[in-house]
Amino acid sequence: MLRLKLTIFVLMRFTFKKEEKLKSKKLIEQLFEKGDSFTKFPLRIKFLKTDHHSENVIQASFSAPKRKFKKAVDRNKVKRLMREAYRKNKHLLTDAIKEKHIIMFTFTDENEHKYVEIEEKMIFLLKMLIDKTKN
RNA sequence: AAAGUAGACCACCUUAUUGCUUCGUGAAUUCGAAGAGGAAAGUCCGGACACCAAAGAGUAUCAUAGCGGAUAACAUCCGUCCGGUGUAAACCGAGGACAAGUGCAACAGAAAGCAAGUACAGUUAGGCUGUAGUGAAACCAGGUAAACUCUAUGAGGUGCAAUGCUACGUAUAUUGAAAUCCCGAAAGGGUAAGGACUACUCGUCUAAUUUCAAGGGGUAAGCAGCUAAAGUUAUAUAGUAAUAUAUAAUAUAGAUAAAUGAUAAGGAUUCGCUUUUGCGAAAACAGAAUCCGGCUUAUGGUCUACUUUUAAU
RNA sequence: CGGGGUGUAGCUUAGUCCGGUUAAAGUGCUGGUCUGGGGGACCAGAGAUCGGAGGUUCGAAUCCUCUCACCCCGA
Repeated sequence: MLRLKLTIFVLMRFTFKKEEKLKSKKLIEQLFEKGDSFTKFPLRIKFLKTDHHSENVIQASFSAPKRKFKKAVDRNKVKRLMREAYRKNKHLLTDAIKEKHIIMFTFTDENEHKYVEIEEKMIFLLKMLIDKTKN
């Protein structure tokens, strides 16, 4: 009942608050050491099933490498676009996955992409992630 | 009209839907308010602030350099002299001293120092004087200080990852090395080897534990510092000006794997096509991180004043 | 946020402190000789406006200022 309520709420309001953000340095280190990853150009996803302390099921984070984007403006923009795409489509994950996970998205191309394209790829990635966690 | 010089201003706007951060209200997933820059950048100067015991003296080191002023301070700004660049408007200048000492000077040249000396001319016994030639510089108190140095002035060091508090953590753990004075029963007093304060010296503090080295683990969390400030604008007065004083108005970013976004519609600007209507495209440089004053670099556009050239009157 | 370092032939380095006449070396490259050919050895040659732009100086890879790129360190 509670879960159903939560799901309805998430469907109705596409939020992405501070608490859902992956911020712990230790968890991130763990993620990069042990996490699995796969790519759908230009996005790359890295995920790991761990027992973090947050109330939310999934903690997510976004990164744009400094080598590809030299200017801080561009890095910010790419991260914002990715975050927006995730925010709108994360209900796919929260419906399907029950165990706690941490996720990191990385942008792999050097050029900027339009929002529509990023959202398309994001949906594809999230569906793929769901399949993998089931197996 | 073209080219140039100087200065000032702007940095797309509005609405809707939907998110993020902070604050207030509230007790919930609500309502309201606010939310990047002229350079936020480079970190090149100068401060504020914090800690280092007190923030002291000298030396070393570093910086600055006509003269006068402004300022919290500065390598900034204003005025002015001199020198240089440019037809000009205007711009640029580390612009003190080689008459204290030391060093350096390729090639050329007789000679780049403290000792020598070429050619010619004048006078001619010698010598002296002048000129020529080489060179960036040639006998003159030579050139060179973005060479050492000297003179004057200034600067203690480290930086918000400063610093304080809370939580977690057997936590001044453990191991090794060094030092561990004198009086006294004790309390306490004296001294300062060692240690601390900084690169060194002086000076100061410190005596029952202290210092140095090795080294495993935990958290890498929260709060304060944290944003109202040498602020901006207007007027008046003083001053050539920078600026100062007075009065009035205006004041609201504070994130921390790091908020300030996405989508849609309309309008304005510029460019291209087109007779117009219209259609299509573009919109620079760039993202706060303790806060201010500058400098430097990147960069789209508008306006004003001035200079030169050409054309017309 | 703060602090420090490096840019020189295609590559790896000298020279920079203390300015000087034609920027040195190894390796790689090109050509030739030795060999039937290859490898190898030997001989010869090309290749740099010293990361970029200004300044000081008679003269700058070297001194000074600004700037670009890359790298390292710091609770």
